[in-house]
Order: sequence, then C-alpha cells, then structure tokens
Amino acid sequence: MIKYLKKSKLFSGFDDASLEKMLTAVSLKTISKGEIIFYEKDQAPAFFIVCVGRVKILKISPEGKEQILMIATEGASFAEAALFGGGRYPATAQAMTDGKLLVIHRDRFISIIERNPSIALNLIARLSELLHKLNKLVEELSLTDINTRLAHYFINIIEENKLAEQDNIVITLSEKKTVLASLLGTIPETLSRSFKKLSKEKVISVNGAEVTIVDLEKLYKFADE
Amino acid sequence: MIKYLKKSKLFSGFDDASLEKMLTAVSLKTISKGEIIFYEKDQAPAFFIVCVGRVKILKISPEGKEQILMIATEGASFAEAALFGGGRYPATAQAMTDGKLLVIHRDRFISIIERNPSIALNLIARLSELLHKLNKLVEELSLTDINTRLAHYFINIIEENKLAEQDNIVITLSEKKTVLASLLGTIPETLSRSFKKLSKEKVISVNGAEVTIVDLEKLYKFADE
DNA sequence: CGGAACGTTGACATATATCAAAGGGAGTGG
DNA sequence: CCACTCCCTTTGATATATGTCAACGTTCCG
Repeated sequence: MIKYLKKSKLFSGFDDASLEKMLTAVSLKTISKGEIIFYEKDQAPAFFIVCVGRVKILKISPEGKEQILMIATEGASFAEAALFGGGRYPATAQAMTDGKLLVIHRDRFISIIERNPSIALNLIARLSELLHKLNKLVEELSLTDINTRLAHYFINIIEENKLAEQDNIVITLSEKKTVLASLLGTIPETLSRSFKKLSKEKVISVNGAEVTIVDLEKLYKFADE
Repeated sequence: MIKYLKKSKLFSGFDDASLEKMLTAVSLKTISKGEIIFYEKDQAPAFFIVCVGRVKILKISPEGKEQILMIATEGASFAEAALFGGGRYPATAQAMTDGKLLVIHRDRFISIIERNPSIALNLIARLSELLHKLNKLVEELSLTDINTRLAHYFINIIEENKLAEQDNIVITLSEKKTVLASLLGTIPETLSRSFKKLSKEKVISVNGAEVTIVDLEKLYKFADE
C-alpha cells in the first residue's frame, strides 16, 4: 500500500518512515464499475485515494439531472473535506470502472496529522486546490454559457499539456460526451449542439472523440465571453 | 489585535501565548465602503479576518453580471485558500461598509503553522467548511431553479436560528435584495418575481425587508424540487 | 427638496431543458 | 459473419426559465 500512498498527491514526497505511520490508518477496498462508494449525506468515517480506476463525485437533482463535481483518477484523493466539516459526505461517489481504493480512516488519520504538520500542510494545499476548482466551477455555472464552458474545457487541456506550440492540436476526449455534459453542468443534447456550434464557427472540428483545434485564437475569443 | 484574533473562528480557543506568536504575522488595515481589497488574479501575499464591517467576495462576468461567493462578516476570515493553491486570489473582494481587517501575511503564517499543528487543524476545518458551502452553491446553481434557491435560503436562516418552533416566523433580510439576488446567482428582476411567486402561493408574505413565513410546510415542499 | 440607489413590473429575447425519434458503434449470441 | 441489442450521440420541435431592456414608483440620504 505504501506504493500507492507514494503515488498520491497527498503523500508524495514523504519518506518511508512517515508513510509507515500512515499505514495504521489505511485499508484497501475493491470496487466494481457502477458501485456507489458512498451517498451524499452518509456518515463519513473515511476518505479515499484512487489506486486503480476512476471515480466520479456527483450531485443529483430531484428530477434526476446529474452534476459531476470532479472525476478522481489514479493517485487522486477524494472526500478529504468530509472528515472535518460536519462529518457527512457532501456528494455521492460512484465507481466509473472496476478498481481499487485506499481507505483512510478518519480518527486515526486525524491523530496522525496532529503530530505531523507536514502532512497537515499537504492536506491544506490539497483543500486549497479543491477550493480553486470549485470556485471556477461556480463561476462557469453562474456566469458563462455552454459554448464558453466548452472552450474553457479545451483550453485547460491545452494548457495543462502544453499543446499550444504544436501545429495541429488534436485532443482525444477522455470522457464520453454524456459524462462531459454532466461535468460542464448541462445535458448531452445541449453539449452536442455546442460542439456543432464551435465546429460551424471553424474553431474546432470533431470526429467522434477526436477534437482538432482549427483556430486557437478564435478558441480563446470564445472563452472570453 | 489579540482581541480580534480571539473573536475569529480560525483562532478561537487558543491561549494568549499561541496568539502572541501569531502577532508577528499580523497587521491591521482600515477599509472604506466600496473599496476593492483585492482583485481576482492579484498576487496573494496575505489573507484576512474581518474585525469590523462586511466584505463581499465575488466573481464578475465579462458582461458585468456579479456572482457573490460569500459575504464575510465580523470574525470571519476570507481568502485563506489563496495562500496555497497558486498564490493568486481566485475572486475579488470588496468592502460593503467601512471597517477594519486583520491582514495575515503568508510567509510568516506558513512558518507558524509548520510548528503549530493545532492552528493547521483549525485551518483545515475552515477550508472544509468552505468546501461544503461551495459544494452547496454548485448544487443550487446547477440543479435548482430560483424559487427553490430562495426557499433554501429561508430554510437555512430558520434552521440556523432555530426559528422553526415559533408560531410566527418573521425574517428580516440582512441583505439588500440586489445583494441577495447576486448571492443566489440571479438578478434583481428575477428575484423580485420569485418573491412574488412565493407570496402568491401563500408560502411567505413580504413587506419590504420583512418576510413572514406563512406556511412552513409548503416552504419545505418548494425547497424539495 | 432632489437626486441616487433600490425595487417592481411589463414586454421581449434567448439559452437551455425536455421530449421524441432516429442513426451509428461496439459487443454478444447464434 | 450476421443479426440483434444496448448505449451513445445527434437532430428537430417545443416548452420554459431566466436574462435584457425600458419604464416607473419608492426609499433613502445628503
């Protein structure tokens, strides 16, 4: 399990001795595709790190519309914040694939960080990062239309992977369009129309899950609205 | 300044000796109504605690629509998360009234918490609380209509102040309706119509800034949609 | 008293959701 | 290898919520 701890953002950079201490707070859990790991409002005795697989964190409206808050991939942790504020999970977690999770148990973990400020600092950094992301999501949901959000999505990918220099930027969508719709706060039909719109405006061209950036400058212009 | 530190959530419960240590990281700042304390994307050398007055944290769209993320009242801290993720403020802060702020300087504060796990734990709790609130905001923006959001707003106030037992629940709005609109992710015209709708449905009755809950059960029903 | 900010109302525009239908693509079983 | 099914995706017609713009009344405060 130490191997997995090391791969996670939260505990990377620690020496084996520190990680050994963590082990008392950790167990392993196998998940299968579609499985609900926890429901919103469940009691929160633990948080998780993804070793293998992918997990989505989501909210569901009474009418059944789904808003994905984040997708946790390998090495990512989720539900860290549930340990403190209120002790309940603020959203639902569902496995998108089969996989394995590290389960970090609340009480033991807290007593560990009480004595290990550097772990606390890592956690603080992680929570800050989450806050930034949610901040951004709020901004997009409240202040921008879907075309803009889609443009932002591409720009993020381009910047994170430093693709801007290339001549031909091709992005292979890592999510099904249905899932992407939910990430962007909309539904597949609307997303499909947004793809069409950006295509018609000669900003991108789409072929299944392959998106070619035709006009990067225009893409930035779209994102600015 | 120790007095103000004690009043803040972040540092309440500490003894004077611990707070003395904090003083090396703190200075005082006077603000006047309307003043911009920082802009989104500014370099973030510090975070703040409100001693006197009220501050709003907001995002602005290119078209000028404003989304308030939170309103910091006396004792509240804001922009804590900016110290870590990226070092820039993720939103703009503006004084709603004249007031005074404690300014907690980044580098000194970090070196203090490196040696004081209990301060780190408090900070973690605070960040978790913020995450919960943003989570909720995302949910509302993405999944519910304005009538529902307004109902939620009232229910929150009722539950926070334990008003449910009273016969006649009267809420005096602590915000101008323009501000409330921005908090709920909408504009004054739409909010006004929402007030009207809830009034017509005999859920509330409105007289200026005084809102009387006419039918609590119905209010909960509205919030459930 | 007068002006500025706030609040409401109406007519209208627009973005997005909803509903219904149909076309692929991938995988399965015969 | 074909036929079948399931799920994803797209498209069209329509409904609805919310934003926009303009006008007017109201309150607040210098």
